[in-house]
Amino acid sequence: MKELEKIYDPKKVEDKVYKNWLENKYFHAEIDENKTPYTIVIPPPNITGQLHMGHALDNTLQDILIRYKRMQGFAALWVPGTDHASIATEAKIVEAMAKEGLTKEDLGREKFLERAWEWKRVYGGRIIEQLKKLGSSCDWDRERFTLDEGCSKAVNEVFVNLYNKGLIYQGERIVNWCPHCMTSISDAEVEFEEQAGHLWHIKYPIKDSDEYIVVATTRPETMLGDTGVAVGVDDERYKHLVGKMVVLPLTGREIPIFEDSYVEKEFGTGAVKVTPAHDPNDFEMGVRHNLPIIKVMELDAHMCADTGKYAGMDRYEARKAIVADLEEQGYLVKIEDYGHNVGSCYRCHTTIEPMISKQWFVKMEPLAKPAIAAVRGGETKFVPERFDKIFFHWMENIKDWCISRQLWWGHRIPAWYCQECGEVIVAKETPTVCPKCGCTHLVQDEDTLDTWFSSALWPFSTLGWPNEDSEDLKYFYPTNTLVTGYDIIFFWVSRMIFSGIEHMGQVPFDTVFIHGIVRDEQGRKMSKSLGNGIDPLEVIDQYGADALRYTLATGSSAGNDTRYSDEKVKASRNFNNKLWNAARFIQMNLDGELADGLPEKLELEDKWILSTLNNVIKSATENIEGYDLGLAAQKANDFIWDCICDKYIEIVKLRLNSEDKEVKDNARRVLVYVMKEALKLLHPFMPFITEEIYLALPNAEETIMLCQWPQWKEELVFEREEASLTRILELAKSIRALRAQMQAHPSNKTLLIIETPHIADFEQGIYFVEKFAFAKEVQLVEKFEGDAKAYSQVVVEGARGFIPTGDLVDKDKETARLNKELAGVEKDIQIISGKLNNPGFMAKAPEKLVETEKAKLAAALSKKEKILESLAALG
RNA sequence: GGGAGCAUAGCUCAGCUGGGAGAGCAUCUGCCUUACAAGCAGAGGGUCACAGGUUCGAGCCCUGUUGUUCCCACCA
Repeated sequence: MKELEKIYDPKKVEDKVYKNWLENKYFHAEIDENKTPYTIVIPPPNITGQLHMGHALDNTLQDILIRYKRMQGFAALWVPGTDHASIATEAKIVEAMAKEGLTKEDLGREKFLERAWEWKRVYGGRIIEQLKKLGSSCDWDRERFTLDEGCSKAVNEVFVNLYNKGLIYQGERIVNWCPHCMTSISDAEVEFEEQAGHLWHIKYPIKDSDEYIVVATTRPETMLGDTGVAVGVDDERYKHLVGKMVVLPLTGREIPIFEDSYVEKEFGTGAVKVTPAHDPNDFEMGVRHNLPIIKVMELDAHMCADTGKYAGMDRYEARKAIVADLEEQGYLVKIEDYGHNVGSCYRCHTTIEPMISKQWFVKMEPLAKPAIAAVRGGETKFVPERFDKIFFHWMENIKDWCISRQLWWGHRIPAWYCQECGEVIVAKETPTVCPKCGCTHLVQDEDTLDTWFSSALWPFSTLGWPNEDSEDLKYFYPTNTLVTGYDIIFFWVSRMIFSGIEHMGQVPFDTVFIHGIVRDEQGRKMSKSLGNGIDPLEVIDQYGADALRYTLATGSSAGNDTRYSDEKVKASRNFNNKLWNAARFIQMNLDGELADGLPEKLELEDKWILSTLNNVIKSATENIEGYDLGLAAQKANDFIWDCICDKYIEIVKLRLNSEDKEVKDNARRVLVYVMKEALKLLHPFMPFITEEIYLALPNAEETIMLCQWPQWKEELVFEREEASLTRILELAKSIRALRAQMQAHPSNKTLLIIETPHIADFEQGIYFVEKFAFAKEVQLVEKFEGDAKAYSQVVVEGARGFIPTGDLVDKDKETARLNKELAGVEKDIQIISGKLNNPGFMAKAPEKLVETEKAKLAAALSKKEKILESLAALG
């Protein structure tokens, strides 16, 4: 057995322990028909950068669950992997290339992809190393990547299936276009933020008339593409103009005025300019009224070549120029300040430009319906439950999903176009001839798929799908718990649910365990721009992974955000150290061989600690089952610190110092047993230190990781002993408080007389009462008969303690203290008797409660009497 | 415009299906008691945001109010 050092140094332990776990393949899950599978698939971190606190939290929670289940004997599989993160990674690479003065086009697709794969090798690898630092017990033999061969196969399979079912289609639609990333993005990828803007009121003259109609717009630059003016239905102000033509300023083009229910009469002027090519609502109106579509802006958000003097201007330049021209020509009526929501790209925050473009879409309604039904039917439940509302709301209002991206890093769309006849061929494998005209002139679609298209398949693509014979798939699917933040319910969770149902016929997981985000000390979101991010690796370096994990696990509850602070980690680190020193103490008190398990003969304190442990095991296990992970960890902490360290160790020190080998060994055996059980309870939360200590204890198995999770045991229930020892400790505590108040030095030991009807119980504890109450002698009596004046007293339920006053006590302070206690107990009596005298309470409260209240009242009354006696004695 | 969360000790947060308010940190007072000063023993500190309601009984359930955070939404 190796000796433990005085201060716990995680650096010396963590890497070594992790390496050992890896070498022994403890993380590897085998298919075992005698076991029940328990599966978690990791939310694959993006390969764009490195692990942040959010990852640390997410993976800590997953590791807690998987370690817990593994110890319970499940075939526990945690599938790890990374996400290619198409748009984000491509942006990073482009950025890096820009520093070399290169563009994507300079390099060409092939060379660009080479760079991307190199990026993946470097950064993907780094992320994995970081996950390992955290202690994640992933099955690394099953590591996957969203762009690896298997996942790509799954993507093609899904694309073709959905296409053949008519659930994927190509269409010329208005989409969210990011002029910086130069790609379309889905609705979910647009972030709206309130921006200060203006509402420009512009006169549009009516043809062949002196009249004009005033429209209000936030985007005057799009007016060049107006193909109509819409007014509200039955708007008296404009009724006479409906059907007439307007002469569009600056262009002279004639466009119609029409009614549409979309227009709110109260807003602006009640008249809306309609630009179908550059606004989604206008596009809809255009469809309804058969308006032509005039594109005035290119994909890079510069004005089209045919916009005359505005050609080539950037959209904001054009806005200025057009407003200036309108003003000069007398068309501008007024400018109002106006705050409105502007959509921006979730990756680069460039303002989105709605554009008409030919893209691929997934038809969502038929996929959403069964997903909603599955969650409603409880096949998948959210923890906390309230998140199902968010899911339902999104799913019920979902629009078709734009899945094509004008990017190179990603799954290329498996569609080919016949250059001869225009036929579109969608196939899993690259086709060689056109099935329609037989020519071989086929060109693949240039676009790639939304990165979330492949993540949506993650729970089954990682298990081998579309290979139906995959043993892993049969055994481990559906998975059990998905652990993720509420911020990606739309992006990911929803899409996995409908994908699992559609392609596997089963929901991908039974529980979605949602957590919040990790904020900084002031409650701000950690972000690059604020520079307030905290690197988990630095924290691990300083305090150890266990301390970080414990902090994150106890500091967060399901669905809620949490604040990170150094102070919290320090407190966790201190707990590590406390545990470590308790282990050192045990080790120092061992001496060679020790019989395994509990001894036959158990003392009062043994029964107390075992019974308490039993309760902790039961409730902590229930907490984990209910996803209250923080509570469970807290209970293990309290048990170790309060019960083992502060009380039990102090009590058994006396036995450990005994000359009698059997007395010693019995105490050692209980101590080792209790410590091992506590370590197991704590292991999912603090895997490293618990393993290190466990292995240093006698009769340890080869790893704590695979020990059986502690069980509640009928034969270790000792309620009477628990109550009895609790009473003894209470009395000692009161004596200590009394002494503290009197500022008695620990070396100033006194006689202690205990008056109690439970003499037999106290006798068993007498040997440590001395120690806890700084007594040089303890006497047990049924009735105190000394001179009360000469003693100071404490009163607890079921016992009274007397210590000689001597020089210890200041009479005034003592009187004040007793009076305070008296007031306390009188208040108790008042409250309790209030209840017992309340006919409603007596009639309706449960009988058991009434009994306890009666017992409490009796105890309080007796206590009051004793205090009064004590006060009388003081004179 | 809809919807949700949060509001408990100076700070950060627990409080499970309603039965006399808790922890950690911070503060104050004693202790280097031979595992641990990253520790030990004590102490102070809360009309559980506000107002109603249900109940024998409310931090917990219901209604409303205020403050705060977030999500969703096509008002140009």
